[in-house]
Amino acid sequence: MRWSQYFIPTTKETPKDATAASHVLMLRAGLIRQVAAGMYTYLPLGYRALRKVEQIVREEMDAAGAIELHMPVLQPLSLWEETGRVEAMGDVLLRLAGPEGDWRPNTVLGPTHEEVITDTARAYLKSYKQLPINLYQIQTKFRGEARPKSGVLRTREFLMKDAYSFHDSLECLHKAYKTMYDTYCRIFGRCGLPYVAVEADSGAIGGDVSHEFMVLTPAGEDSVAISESGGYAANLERASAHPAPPQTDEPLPMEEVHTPGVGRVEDVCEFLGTRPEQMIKTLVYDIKALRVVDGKDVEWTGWVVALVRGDHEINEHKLERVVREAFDDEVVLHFELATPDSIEELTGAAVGFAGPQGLVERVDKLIVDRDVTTMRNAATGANKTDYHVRNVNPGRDFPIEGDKVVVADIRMVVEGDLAPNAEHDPLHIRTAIEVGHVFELGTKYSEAMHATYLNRDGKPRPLIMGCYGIGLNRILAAAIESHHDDGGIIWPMSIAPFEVIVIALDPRDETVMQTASRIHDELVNADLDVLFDDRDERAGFKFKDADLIGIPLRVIVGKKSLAGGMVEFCHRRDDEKQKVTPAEVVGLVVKAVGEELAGLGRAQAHDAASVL
RNA sequence: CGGGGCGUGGCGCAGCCUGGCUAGCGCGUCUGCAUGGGGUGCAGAAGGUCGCAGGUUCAAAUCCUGUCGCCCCGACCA
Repeated sequence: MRWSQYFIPTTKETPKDATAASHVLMLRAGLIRQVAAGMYTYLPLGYRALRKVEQIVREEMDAAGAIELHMPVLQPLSLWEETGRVEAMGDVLLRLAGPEGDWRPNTVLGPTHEEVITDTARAYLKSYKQLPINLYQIQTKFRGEARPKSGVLRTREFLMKDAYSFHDSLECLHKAYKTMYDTYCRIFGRCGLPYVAVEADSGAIGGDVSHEFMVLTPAGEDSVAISESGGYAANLERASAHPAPPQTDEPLPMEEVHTPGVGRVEDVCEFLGTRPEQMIKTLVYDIKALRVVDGKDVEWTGWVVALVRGDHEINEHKLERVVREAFDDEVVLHFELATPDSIEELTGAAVGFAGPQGLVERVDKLIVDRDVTTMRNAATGANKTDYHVRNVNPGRDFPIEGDKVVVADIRMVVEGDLAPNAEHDPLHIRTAIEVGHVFELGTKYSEAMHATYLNRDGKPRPLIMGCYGIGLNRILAAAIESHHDDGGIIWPMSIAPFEVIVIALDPRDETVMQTASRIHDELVNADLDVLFDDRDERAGFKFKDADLIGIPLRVIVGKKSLAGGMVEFCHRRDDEKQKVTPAEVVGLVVKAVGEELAGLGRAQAHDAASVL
């Protein structure tokens, strides 16, 4: 491809609205153009890279035995009503506007395709003999994101590979899950991403087992905890740490202290001369739920109190999980940090003076963080405005067992905590981009949508499902986040829009142009993706552009070298120029491309520590 | 949705506070000449409803009101 005949609108200046490195470079290198918030045009260079990612994903999915199909973006609202996800998705689910009674208000733009695939499955997958099967598509998704950000990292329209597997047993699901997990490792490895697979929360999609594939970068929106050895890696939403060692001090008598106007943990510490890790934070939550009494739904409201150490933060994802489990046979409608009025009503004290003593009778659940149960002589609120107590001891001054008490891990892991299964393996917390997510869904969708097959005994059973997603646009952004320098992008060979760029430095020199042109043609004949910078520009300008768009290999044809019968060959990543003859350069390029692709293809599931 | 910031030729910005001349500057674009190994120099030129609507005023990019859009932080998020 001749640059002069192509369309690569590069810019020298940094676009004002971009902050993330990948966003800046994608704009500057002419890969994308923003059309509106969260909506982007992929310009030719960007689209080439995106298609390469797509092709890698397709090859690996096919190799794993998954079968490609194509589902509609337009979906009937009724399918979403079947699974109750119209409410669960909220504003994320985009609905068409139109007069009442028209088809439009009953149509949505698909944010994901569990409902549509399950609808297909229930129509055709009627026998265990058809199972297992894994169906996938590469399809545009639409989501009403409240706040698109960081270029293509979070958009309202994006390209996703979504796969759905169907099984007649959990064992079979586990097997498929493992296959997809390994396939994802191959895909991200081939794309040149320094990724890490972490244990994940399954969120609104549902299900139990789940892993996310993360690429560590400051531009990411997720936080992950990774142990130094790489033996443990989890999304911060679900990460847990080794329990704190039990304290062994002799319990002292509980003592009330007047602490006028001192409510915050730090202030109390200063006032009492203690440290946050010797305090107990008492957090009050309002809960509203439905319970079935005499066959009728009865709505009730109450309180849940959660205790964590003063130096710890509550992890609301974990807490909510524990709460839902604790109220297993009820439907939790509302669960939120209590209002000041509600806290006062429960504790009889102003906010900031709550303590666990004597509360258990008045609340519906007392949830005690594991690390609180082993504290000795702690300080906490006295349930009396302007008073705290010290020498509070779990088990003595408030219960850590019983009907209403749940002891669980509900705190946020912090930098330096030890990994849950190791004594000497500190955790590091990093931000990351989620590029893929695999779930074991189970029967959530098949039950809701009555998607059943007949087993060997001729009995109808709900299909057991797994689902597996990859954000293709994010792969591009993550690759750039991971591979760039001050000058621009440094593409991994596998997803580079072109594998090699031939630069004619003196385009008005006939010999230069002929040589460069011949090398270009030969490289094209060798089946490589070649960009030929034949523009009538000065050398520096072309070098800067080449750096910016980040084509991995570079052949430089200039008057000076050519006078000695040589051209130059170098890699974008190190810029170490090698003088070779025009005759041998083609072979060198072909070899370098092959080696680099092979290297990426060998990229294995590496351990998490390698990305720290 | 809450908080903050910003809308001025294709891009990046100044001017606005304190209203007033022909709305400036850099990049890019076009023409010519020179230059030709790391975003080249000189000369000339084209290109702007100052986001939009209303108001105040003799006069609005500038002041006021409303509205739309974009970015950042937070909430939310398969």
